[in-house]
Amino acid sequence: MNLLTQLRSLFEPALTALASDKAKVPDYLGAIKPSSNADHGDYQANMAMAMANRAAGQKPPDVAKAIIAALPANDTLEPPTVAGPGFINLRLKSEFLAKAVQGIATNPKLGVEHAKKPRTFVIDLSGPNVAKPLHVGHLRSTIIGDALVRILRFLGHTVVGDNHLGDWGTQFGILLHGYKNFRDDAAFAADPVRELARLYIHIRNLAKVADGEDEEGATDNPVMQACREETSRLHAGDAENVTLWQMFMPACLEMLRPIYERLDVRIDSTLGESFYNPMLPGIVKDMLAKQIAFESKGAVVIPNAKGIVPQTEEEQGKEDPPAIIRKRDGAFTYTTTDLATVKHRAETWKPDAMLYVVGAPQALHFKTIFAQARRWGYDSVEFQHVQFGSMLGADRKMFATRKGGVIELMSLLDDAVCLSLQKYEANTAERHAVGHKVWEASTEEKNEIAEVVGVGAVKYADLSQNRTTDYIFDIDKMTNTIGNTAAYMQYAYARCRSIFREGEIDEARFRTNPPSVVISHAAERALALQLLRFPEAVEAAAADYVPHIITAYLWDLAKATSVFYDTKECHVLKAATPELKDSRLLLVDLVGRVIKQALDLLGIKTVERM
RNA sequence: GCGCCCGUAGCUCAACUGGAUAGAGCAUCCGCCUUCUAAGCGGAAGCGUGUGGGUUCAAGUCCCACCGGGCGUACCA
Repeated sequence: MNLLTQLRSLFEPALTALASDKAKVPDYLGAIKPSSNADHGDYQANMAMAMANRAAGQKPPDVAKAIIAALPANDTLEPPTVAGPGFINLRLKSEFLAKAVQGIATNPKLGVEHAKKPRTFVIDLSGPNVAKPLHVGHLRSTIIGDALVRILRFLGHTVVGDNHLGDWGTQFGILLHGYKNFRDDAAFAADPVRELARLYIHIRNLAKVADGEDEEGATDNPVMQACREETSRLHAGDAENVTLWQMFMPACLEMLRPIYERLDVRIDSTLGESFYNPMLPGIVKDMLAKQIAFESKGAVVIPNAKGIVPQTEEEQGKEDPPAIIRKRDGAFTYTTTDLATVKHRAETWKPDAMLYVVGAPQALHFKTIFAQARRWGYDSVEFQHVQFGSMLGADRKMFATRKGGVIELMSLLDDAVCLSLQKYEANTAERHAVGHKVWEASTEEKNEIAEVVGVGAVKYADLSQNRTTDYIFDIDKMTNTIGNTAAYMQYAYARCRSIFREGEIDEARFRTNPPSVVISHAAERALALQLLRFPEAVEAAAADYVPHIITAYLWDLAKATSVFYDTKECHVLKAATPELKDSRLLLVDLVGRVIKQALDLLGIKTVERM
């Protein structure tokens, strides 16, 4: 049970007895939270101000005292104190912390419990357009989506990560046009992936579509016009184009594989627009039959509850936007495709929730989809648009271009890894210069470290942001070896492992038969408290789909670890007594396990030595 | 025009959903390597949250107005 839950259950009877309005007890319990300032204690309870009936002359500090007096006898807390306008400051007993820490050592989930009501989630993530190289724009969806998959699954939920591919759009027109007019047969036979990538870039260059610009933007362009015609023929079922499309698809999917592998993202289901395409007429027919959708000016639309149709000069309907599901020319919109996707996901996995990890600019679209899906009968499903801001370059401009070509995710990761290696070597050289002990890693070891640190840096930087605002992608900053970065956490982990290696100690004993924990120093206490907060962080991250809670937690834990490590009185291998040594080894092992586990929830790897 | 999002140290971001003196990292300055990796630790300086009102015992957080920025607004996904 996490610390917060324990504290709340301790307070509940007292609050129930004292509250004049029993219905507010859950709110009051919610007012127990970690202290904003560590000087005030470990946790604080802020309900006395709200509970005091001022009209009746009650003073919050008196209410606070009454609450404290009504708490049951326990060996969890030091005697609480009242401060300021009526805050109750809570400090956990060190003996309690010691015992609790010992308790999680044998727990493979390190104290994190499964959700009381496990749910089924479908998470829409990544969503690349195949046939194009994966670019940075897909990075956030992929990384955040993957982290949510891992976090929710760790809490015992059933999670399906579903990659909704753009495999039916204009980019295939580009490939078709390129293949028909510019292909190199020998090259295609030898390496279709490479040849298709070449053709794609070749056509874009021919059409003079600027880097980062969407092909759709280039309207009056003869090359793009030809491509669009190929797309239309494909959609109309033209035999040649369909055959070619089928031939291209494996190569297109093959382009994606290495990047997912490198990012260590495992996706459970991959279905594209082409998969849903045949279902679309049926969707429209069904909605017409159910009188959810109607014809309007030749198109098929779903009005909102007020009967408002899209783009009538009236208000648009904020909470309940109307939608178009078939265009005047008979083609379907992505709203239709997304509704088909909702139906398919609902029927296939029967999820309690569907999360869409998609950029913030599509907020209105998802509001629309969700409204129509509920109208259509999927009203018991929790729909969530887990949105995020756009990625900007260090110059605050849209991060999509770089001279010489479309910016690719792969080369970006290469850059991050390369920088990490440079920084690693610079650090090593500097330590040599000051005569510090240096571990001489082999070339292979250095490369492995750089890969883990570099890719981890990119992921960590992304996941440590909460805002839905735009996000500045600065590769130099994220590969920093100092501060709140992946490298810092990975280093803290490596130091933990280093102690066991130096002391030639087998950690197995600490996981099956943990020794007692002795808290003899503030640095040990801080570590114990941080270790016990892991479940709190995971649950909070899952509750609001915000992985950055976990990075914030990791930062606190790693920081406490560095302090402990640097505290001479807390030396592990040269501890004053065997009991202290065992106790500290247990703490160190747990810290390593929690860091590794927390990083794993974010999809970030560790190395044993760096 | 309408709608959504955002504005917090020089820079990049937090602030657990209304709680105490608004916190971190980077950059800057000072100090620490004969003991488990200095990719580390300790310290200093730096913001009162775009502006003006309002609600509240308490506002960065809620409400209103304005200023500035981004995005979206049937038939591109």
